Amino acid sequence: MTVTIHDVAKQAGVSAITVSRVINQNGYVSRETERRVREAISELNYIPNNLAKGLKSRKTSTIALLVTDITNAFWTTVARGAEDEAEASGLSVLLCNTDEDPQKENRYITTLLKQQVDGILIGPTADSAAHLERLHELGVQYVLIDRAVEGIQADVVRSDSQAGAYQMTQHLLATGYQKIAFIGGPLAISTGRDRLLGYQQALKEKGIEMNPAYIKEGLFKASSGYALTKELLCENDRPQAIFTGNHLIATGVMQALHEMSLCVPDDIAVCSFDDIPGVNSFSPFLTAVIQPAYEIGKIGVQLLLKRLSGERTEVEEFVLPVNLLIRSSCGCNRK
Amino acid sequence: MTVTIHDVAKQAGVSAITVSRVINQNGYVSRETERRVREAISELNYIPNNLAKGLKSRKTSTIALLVTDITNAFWTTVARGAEDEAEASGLSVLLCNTDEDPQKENRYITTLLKQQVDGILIGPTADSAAHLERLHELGVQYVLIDRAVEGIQADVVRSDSQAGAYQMTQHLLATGYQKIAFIGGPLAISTGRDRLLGYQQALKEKGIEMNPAYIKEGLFKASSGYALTKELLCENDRPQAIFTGNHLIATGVMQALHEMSLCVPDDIAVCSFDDIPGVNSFSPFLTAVIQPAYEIGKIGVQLLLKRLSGERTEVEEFVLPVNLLIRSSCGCNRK
DNA sequence: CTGAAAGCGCTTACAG
DNA sequence: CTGAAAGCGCTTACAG
Repeated sequence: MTVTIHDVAKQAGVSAITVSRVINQNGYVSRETERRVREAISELNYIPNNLAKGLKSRKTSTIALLVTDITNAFWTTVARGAEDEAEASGLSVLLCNTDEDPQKENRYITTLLKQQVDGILIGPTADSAAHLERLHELGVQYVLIDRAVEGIQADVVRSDSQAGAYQMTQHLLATGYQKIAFIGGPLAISTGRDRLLGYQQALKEKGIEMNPAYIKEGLFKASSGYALTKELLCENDRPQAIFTGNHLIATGVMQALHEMSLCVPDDIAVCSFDDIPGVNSFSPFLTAVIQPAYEIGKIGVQLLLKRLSGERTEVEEFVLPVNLLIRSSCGCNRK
Repeated sequence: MTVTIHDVAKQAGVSAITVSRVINQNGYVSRETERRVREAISELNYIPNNLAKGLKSRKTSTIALLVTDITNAFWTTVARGAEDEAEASGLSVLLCNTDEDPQKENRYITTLLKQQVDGILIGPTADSAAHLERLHELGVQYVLIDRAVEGIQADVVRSDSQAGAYQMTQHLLATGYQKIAFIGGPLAISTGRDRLLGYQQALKEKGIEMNPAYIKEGLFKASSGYALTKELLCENDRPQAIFTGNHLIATGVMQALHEMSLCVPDDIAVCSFDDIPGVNSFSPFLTAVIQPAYEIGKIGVQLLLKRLSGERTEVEEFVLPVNLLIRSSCGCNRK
């Protein structure tokens, strides 16, 4: 019932291998033979079986992208960048959402290995080192996206979180805020660490005393921003500004402030890493550190391709610059 | 170099087929044999090759989900529902973003057929009928998600767009708005049509004359909402409220209103289909028709599975009810 | 409960 | 420029 390469070969009066040559555009085929083969393919509605192809050739032309949060616009933008670049090279991308869960990540990796993907782009979770070593042992090529992993020597494409956080904090200080709180992501994740470091660096440079109560470690989630803001504002000495580790946290912060009838930025300023999608349409308009998410995905695929082709053997780290998008917040979120 | 089923068989002192039985948990294997096989698998770090498995068994335990916009939270939520349900059944989901582009959709379908997916969940674009007929001819199982396609008899899982739009318009009318504009999605897409129909139905029932200038057809994108709002407000007779076809359009509407220094809801009310992610944290807070996106993905997979198992042969249409989430908007987006 | 043989649909060397 | 043979790593009947 299924149309195979042999059916096409028979119809075109050639051998299967010649059909294969036409499909894959390798080897020599005469113009006339090629025409006949193409005609047969189209007449029979032939669809090559990639399982058979991959089984023999040991290449599937498929790569995977593991993102840690599919609902986060940063990651969907990374995915678009990766997909566009991959498509241009004739590769398919399998998009997998690990939800920051190392076990889910490990399950996905196993599934992907069974599927014989050629390589993997990984936005690692807080506990990926063991999985990555396993990949290394198996000789599977991968590139880390957005986050470095301690103790793992591998290609990384990420943005300069520390510099971004440093600039943002500097901006807040220059604007006149002295008491700045930081609600960030897990310190087990490099972006969580680097953003905290940038914040601390800027305060230190200005000789501002670090208030430990102003530093909160959470998850990269709105619920975390919400809970930690409530915690933060229970303190006697309230901060004048809150800098958040990503836009999801910022969303939770805004919600908490709203419930506490605190106005942004009149009562307290808020700024974040990553833009809140559609935020330009609403007020207040948060100043944000903008990451080149699309580029990160794109460069990630480029790196992986070069590695797959053997064009590159040394480990590389791409650290892309970020942009501070300063907005004079003008709204009030008071009830 | 690669560890195959024969290596495991040799190590365990059994035949390959016995190893296969252990892995797939079918056929009879004695306790002791199974133990030895599992030991060998673990010792050799054996990873089964799904290409070979699928080639012979003609089943890949893989399904695909085509979404039309990966940056739209509605679709990522559908994807999560689909993924969770699929995982529970031991299926993998390939997530593909068609970007509302019929050609991209067609390319993806071809790639997926080559990959021998067992079935496809499709959020169809404005021009999918031909691709769907092709799938039908090839005997490929699929389920339509979110949108029906005219002239195509296939399983559909969608929410009740018309009822939702009807209720929303009724609510606006009951609140006192008489001049209500509608900025929706393409009429070539069923959700675009149904939402317009619901709006018109509510106006008609109240005996309100339809103002053609108040009805705008666009894309399900912010840029569309933005441009059409500007167009809409050029009219002499300005509407008192704008009802949008989805949250992305609403975002563009808000941006345009902001630029025109119009206050929401004091100068003009805005409401939409789908919630804007994180909107609760900002003002104004839009009243919205909430769709059971997660359920849609989940039920889509269930339907597909029943069809794949041959448990179901008749075409079914699931129309899920929606919820009107009424918020008393309290903010002002004036500059 | 276990296994030998055949074959899924391709591509890889190797010939010519 | 074209093809016959072998094999990728599994599973499917069929035996026993």
